[in-house]
Amino acid sequence: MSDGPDAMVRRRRLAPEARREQIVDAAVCYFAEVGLSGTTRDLAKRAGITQALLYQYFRSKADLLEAVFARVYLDRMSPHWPALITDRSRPLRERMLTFYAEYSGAIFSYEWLRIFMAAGLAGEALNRRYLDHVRDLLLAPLLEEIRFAARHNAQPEMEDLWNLHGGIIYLGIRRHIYHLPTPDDVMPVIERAIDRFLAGFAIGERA
Amino acid sequence: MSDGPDAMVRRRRLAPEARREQIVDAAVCYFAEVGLSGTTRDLAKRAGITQALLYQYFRSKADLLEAVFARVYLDRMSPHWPALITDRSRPLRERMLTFYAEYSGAIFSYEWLRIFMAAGLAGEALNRRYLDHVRDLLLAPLLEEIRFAARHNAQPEMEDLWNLHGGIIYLGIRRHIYHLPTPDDVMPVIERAIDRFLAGFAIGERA
DNA sequence: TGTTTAATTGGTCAAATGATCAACTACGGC
DNA sequence: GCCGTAGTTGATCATTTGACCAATTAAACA
Repeated sequence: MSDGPDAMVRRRRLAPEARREQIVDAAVCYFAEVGLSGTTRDLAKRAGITQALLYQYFRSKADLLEAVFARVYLDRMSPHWPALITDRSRPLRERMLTFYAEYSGAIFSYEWLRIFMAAGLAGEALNRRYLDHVRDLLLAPLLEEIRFAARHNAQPEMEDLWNLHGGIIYLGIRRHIYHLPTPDDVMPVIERAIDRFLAGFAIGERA
Repeated sequence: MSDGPDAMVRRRRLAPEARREQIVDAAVCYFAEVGLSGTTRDLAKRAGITQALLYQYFRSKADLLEAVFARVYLDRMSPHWPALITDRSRPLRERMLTFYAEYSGAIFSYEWLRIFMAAGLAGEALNRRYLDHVRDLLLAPLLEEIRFAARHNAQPEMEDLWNLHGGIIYLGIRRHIYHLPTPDDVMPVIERAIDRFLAGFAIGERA
């Protein structure tokens, strides 16, 4: 057992902010991997600190999980998406492609998808709040845009948009929840799905 | 505290088969609701038996979970689906509608979706096996059928079919994992999705 | 460099949990 | 009606786990 100079993991005192960040980072990674019922001890071991220290920064495990949720969800929702979606100076197809490129880039991560799904199973209210947000601020405006573009044809309903959305999200679920092989680049698949969707409402036939 | 004659819950001896069935039934319901990390004590309480009795029928909790998985998955996959999908005496659209009506009827259940998702998060190999099954026995033949029907047009890829499939499954996920409101009757949504899909490959324009 | 502050730790407690076992009792056979 | 088999139970053990606390020590400051 040679303790090289680098192997020395002496106790390091960090600024509270930095330490807290480090704990939340490790917690996001840990709980995404093992599920929300992972133990504080294992988490501490992985974070390279003692279990007791967790309780210096969080009152309880539930409190820590709150921080994990906040970290995972916050700032994944770009504030410029609503404006992007409703910007009629750009073709609708282009807006949708840009939006879903950015959206999938934001949430197709191992941590996000697994923690989101685990939170859903655990009955966390956060899921519903997040998806209400998606519906009200993203899909509802998008529906309006599509309806406007298809104003002389069949009109899509919100459920049709959820269907498009779900087909795209399912790519991430297959990859990160089920560990199934998926294309490295998801955009071609998403692009074809969007084109089929728009064509289904006779949009973009000649424009 | 009156112990009415009906309130008497004396120990009842059941045939081993029946008891085992009863335990698995209760376990499916229980673990679907609270997740795979639910406790054997709570499960026993809900099943109306003592915790020790569980270990008369199952060597361990993992063993019991195996039985739960088997119960949930077995016989959800109708053996006539492959034949239905490849039956070219019927129009492709009709086959797809029939298949997805039966498929969604089979798996859009609280227990199935939640246990399947929990198993995915827990890294159970079962998920991958099941989805390989779906791909090889259902989606691959279906892809062949669609390609044949679209043989003079653009050809879909397997990823396009996963996209269609995912959009449909997402309905169940929204309902049972996220507890979001969804249409009581899912078939109209599914029907429109299938029609958009087929139209995207110029199928059914005149046939 | 000595002092102070608070970040960090090892140790510990109480409750929860998977698993086991001897004892009890319901049911079928005589 | 009695008996033996086996289904069922309460009690218990060994770990695990969330949470806490006094003691320790690294960093900031004079």
